[in-house]
Amino acid sequence: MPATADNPDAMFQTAADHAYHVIREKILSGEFKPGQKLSRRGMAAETKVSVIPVIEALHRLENDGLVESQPRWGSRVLRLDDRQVRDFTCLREAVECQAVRMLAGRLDAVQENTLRTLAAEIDQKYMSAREDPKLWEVHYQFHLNLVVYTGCDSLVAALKRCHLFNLVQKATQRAGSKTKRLPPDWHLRIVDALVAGDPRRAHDIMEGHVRDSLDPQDQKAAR
Amino acid sequence: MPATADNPDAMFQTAADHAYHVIREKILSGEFKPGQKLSRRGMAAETKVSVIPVIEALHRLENDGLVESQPRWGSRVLRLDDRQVRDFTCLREAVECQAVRMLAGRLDAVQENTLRTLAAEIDQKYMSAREDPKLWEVHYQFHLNLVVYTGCDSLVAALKRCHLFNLVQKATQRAGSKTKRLPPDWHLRIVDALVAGDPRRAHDIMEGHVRDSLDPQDQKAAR
DNA sequence: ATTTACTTGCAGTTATAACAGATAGAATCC
DNA sequence: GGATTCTATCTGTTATAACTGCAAGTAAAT
Repeated sequence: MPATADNPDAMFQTAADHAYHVIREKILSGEFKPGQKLSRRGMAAETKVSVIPVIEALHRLENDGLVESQPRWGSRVLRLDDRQVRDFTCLREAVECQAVRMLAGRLDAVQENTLRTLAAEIDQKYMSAREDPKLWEVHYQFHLNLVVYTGCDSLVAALKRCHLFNLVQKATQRAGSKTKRLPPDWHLRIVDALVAGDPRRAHDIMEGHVRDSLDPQDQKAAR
Repeated sequence: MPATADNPDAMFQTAADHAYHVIREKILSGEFKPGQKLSRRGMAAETKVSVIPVIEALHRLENDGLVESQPRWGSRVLRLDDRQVRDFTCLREAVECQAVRMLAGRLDAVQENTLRTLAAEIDQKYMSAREDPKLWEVHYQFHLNLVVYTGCDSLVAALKRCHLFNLVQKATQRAGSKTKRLPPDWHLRIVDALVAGDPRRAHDIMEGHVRDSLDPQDQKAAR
């Protein structure tokens, strides 16, 4: 199904792209709930394409970490349990701590400036009373940039997986349970530690940061 | 193509499994060289299955990290360049350092015993004059167990990707260029540090270990 | 000789249809 | 009534064949 005038959603190149984006959007919007079975024919009907592009789309989603499959059984939306929360927290800690160790004392001027601007915006938004929907977007931008600056694609890919998991979590679970108080320089201190240049100190600060950013009920699950 | 008597290789359940294992083996054996184009019809002819299971197989290989694809272009065997070496070294350092930080002071008796046995075997094999082909197998077992003991599947998956990359490297590049001298307790000291229980010290030892295990020419590439 | 247009073949993409395994419900037998 | 078996249907799996875009090679025209 190439792009046609009567199907504006199909502006993507291939039918597989179309199915991929449709299914992904329905997962991230919460319409497809975690653990739900995604049958190939069902998805084909849902996305108005044939089975084969659906298979391709499901594979890409599995590669993204949004769906999990078993041979001879099918695919389902990624399940969210305590084990997964702990799992992705470990991975995020591994990736981000590695990133700050690599970057300590190596940021160039523009990188430092970018991070500092983002950190200031996050900390300010976080301290303000009302919820800013852009907060988590900027927050992700900050952490993503941090890892991108390492130049290590594997680390970036791993962090993106963690982020997708968080998106699924936010899409399905309780909204706005965050009453935890965090220091006003929650993110700026990370930038300061990076500029200071001591990898161990930067590591310690980031490690604490990642563990602090867990919701209290998840913190217990993470041990 | 289900399993048939005249095709013992097809003992796997599905045709996609068959194609997956055949292509994977040819990559790991060096028959398909890094960067080589893998056309779908070509692979179909090579594995005696149709195009669709080949697509499935290529996707799984891409998920493993052995193959990289571009839309509307096709798939190729993972390329090996200095950037990739540096990339996977970073990832491995991130994963293994995280693992020892998590495990420091938390190993149970059987885990400690298993690791200590493997470490002793590695160090002894490494010090012996002649090359033991099982050395790298045991070496991988040691590091894999270490990460498995964290109970974090994401870390395990990441380490497996690094290992696959190493296998491709070994399959294609120079063999036996390792004349570097390493301390005789190269691995036992890791176990000792884990048992001692200080996460920072375990981290430092593992960090040095990962960086030491690079070939000298790659060490320059890793900066 | 160079450039341009056409042809041809290859590779990715996808629809259709048929095959196979699993599951649930009904029917049958003890 | 309970257990077993049989069947209907759903779903994963795959072969075939056709469509599309791209690139290289060739022939013709300037």
